[in-house]
Amino acid sequence: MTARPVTTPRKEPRQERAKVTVDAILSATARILVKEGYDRASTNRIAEAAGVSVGSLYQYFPSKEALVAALIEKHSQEMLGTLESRAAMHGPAAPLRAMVRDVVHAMIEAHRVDPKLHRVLMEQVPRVGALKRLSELDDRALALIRAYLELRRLEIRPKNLKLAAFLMSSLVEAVTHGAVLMHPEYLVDEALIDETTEVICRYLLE
Amino acid sequence: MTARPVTTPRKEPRQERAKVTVDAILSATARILVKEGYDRASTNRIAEAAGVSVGSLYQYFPSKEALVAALIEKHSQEMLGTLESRAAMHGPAAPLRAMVRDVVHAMIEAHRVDPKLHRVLMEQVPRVGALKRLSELDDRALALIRAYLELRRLEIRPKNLKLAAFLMSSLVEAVTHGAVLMHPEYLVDEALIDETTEVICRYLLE
DNA sequence: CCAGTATGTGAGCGGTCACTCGCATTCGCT
DNA sequence: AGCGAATGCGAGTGACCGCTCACATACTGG
Repeated sequence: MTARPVTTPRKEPRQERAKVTVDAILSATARILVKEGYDRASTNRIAEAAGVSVGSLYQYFPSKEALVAALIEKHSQEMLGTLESRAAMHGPAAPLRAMVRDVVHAMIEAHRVDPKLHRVLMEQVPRVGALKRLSELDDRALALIRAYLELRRLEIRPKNLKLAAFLMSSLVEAVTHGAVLMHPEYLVDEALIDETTEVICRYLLE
Repeated sequence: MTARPVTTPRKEPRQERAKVTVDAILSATARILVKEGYDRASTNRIAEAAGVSVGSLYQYFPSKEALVAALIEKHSQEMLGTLESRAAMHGPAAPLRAMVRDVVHAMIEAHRVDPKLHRVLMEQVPRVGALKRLSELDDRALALIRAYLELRRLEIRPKNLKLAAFLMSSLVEAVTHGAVLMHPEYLVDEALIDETTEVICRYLLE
């Protein structure tokens, strides 16, 4: 039974060249994960693709899992970031429909950047012990949605706002993932955004 | 470059004891996958858990991937089966809301049986080359939903029935998966079924 | 009861993998 | 210049993996 290595960084890069190394490792990890899949993405291969030695890799990441965990963290932060900035952009008085549409659009857009990477990362979430951290971020996203719904409580039909927030976030995630996986043609289709917005608004309003 | 082994069975079991062996292997695979995850579920371990030798395993499954593919096939068939039987149960004249609720309920129920296995299997879909076969089944499910919508065309608001079917199937899958993964407490909650039904009906009707 | 086939066995092969460690190089600082 | 710390290196290690094959055992039809 090998002691499970931890997924926190082993050492922070202090000099500039070390930061370059870390960046190279992370972006190589993303490249290799997309091209080879998790199993075939060996640390040796990643190091080679990054133009560094395995030893350097293990100076900054204590395990292969830590590498993937770092990528997951980064991407999730970005997702949450766009969600937060969109929410801030539309003030609390902005029309609900416009707000919803914009968030849906932003989410689909975020997935379009590198859908395959997003997929591989999501697949590894449970394996990598990022689950706790991830559902932390997920909870923040849910809380954000819920706070927004709370603000509009009077215009909104459903009473269980927690459940409503869960449904909405699930819906958006599902639609984008489903589109990426099974029907990429929808990704460039305005109709997908429109209809998803419609589903949500019809559920929320009246 | 090792030639990728195919995922179709190598040999059909002819005698009764062979069928028992195959069953033991499949159920052991499920058990080990859930307990250990894909990576640590080695064929040696699976064979041991099944009480057979590796050799026997490889008589019926040409590769580790074939094992997982067989499980994916079985589970997908079961899903599609329940969907089809529910659709048949309610005749074409049954109230739409009741029908939707029943399907949602059946899907959540189907996931409740062994959510962790379902998760592991879904994760392996791309790795295992089951994608084509899987999206075949997925297409059949979509076609089923769409045919139903077609039947009710006059009562239904959205015009793009294909997109509507995609949205609905994504929604149900997302909600069940999201509930399994992040919020198991919802799984035993009638409200989840009610609200999911509500989302769908509000989108479809009027 | 026997021949032939289906089924079952498990040691072992070739290979890959995650990861370590002793050492070389470069940097920051005085 | 010079020295300690930071960074980078990559051959090597032990473990495990998927899978094969030479062989043993159980069944089936005649």
